[in-house]
Amino acid sequence: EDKDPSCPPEPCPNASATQTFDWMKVKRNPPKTAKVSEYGLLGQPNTIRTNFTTKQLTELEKEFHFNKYLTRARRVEIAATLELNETQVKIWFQNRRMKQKKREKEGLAPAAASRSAK
Amino acid sequence: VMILRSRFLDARRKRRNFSKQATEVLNEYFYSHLSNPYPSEEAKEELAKKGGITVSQVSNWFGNKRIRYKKNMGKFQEEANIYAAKTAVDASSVVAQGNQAHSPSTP
DNA sequence: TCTGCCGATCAATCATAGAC
DNA sequence: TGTCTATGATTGATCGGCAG
Repeated sequence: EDKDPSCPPEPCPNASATQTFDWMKVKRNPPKTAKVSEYGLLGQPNTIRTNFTTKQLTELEKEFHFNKYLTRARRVEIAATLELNETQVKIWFQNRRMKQKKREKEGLAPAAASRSAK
Repeated sequence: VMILRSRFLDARRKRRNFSKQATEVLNEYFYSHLSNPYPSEEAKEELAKKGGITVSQVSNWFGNKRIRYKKNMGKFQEEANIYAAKTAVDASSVVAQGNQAHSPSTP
């Protein structure tokens, strides 16, 4: 897995070109979307990005237009209906709200840009 | 197969490469701040203006650049040297300095 | 102390532009 | 004309900080 083209063992003593800063070493923990139920063991949990189906996305989108924020009860309902974790539903709404905000911002920026004379 | 990944062939379709000018500005910042290539919101706006792109595009560019750079540092060495020579200002030792604004352009 | 949200970012992937 | 690489955008999920 590890591929260190530069200097594998020790820190590069002679940084001829560029050094390796901390941000280059940042590693994210794998998703814990584990769904204990299936794949008993061996089956690596969901160490990968979940791909929501079109149906799930359609339902989530519908719910979002109805309510930007979910109540605990509603979240449980949706999660059960769409066969997703409560966390996944929670995160989806969170990301969706950010997306909404970003779009509104982008949509107004152009108009404001042309408005500011220089 | 399938999975109807076609996703309505949503956005990200007709992609436009950035202008030489934009890429130049972005790379200059990236390599002159290689120790911490995380521009502040203000810096992003500045870069966006200079490159003629949006702030979101600046964010996307840095996100992609950082990931791809660390994924294969060797592949960017040459590019790094080019921009390193092109700029002098570096902050390999500086720590979060509230650099006084250059008072960009007059609003 | 614990949970949800925000803002920023990561990391994998999509789809296209460009090189060959 | 088809294949491989470079690159901008999208997005499920993580990280740190803040509020209740």
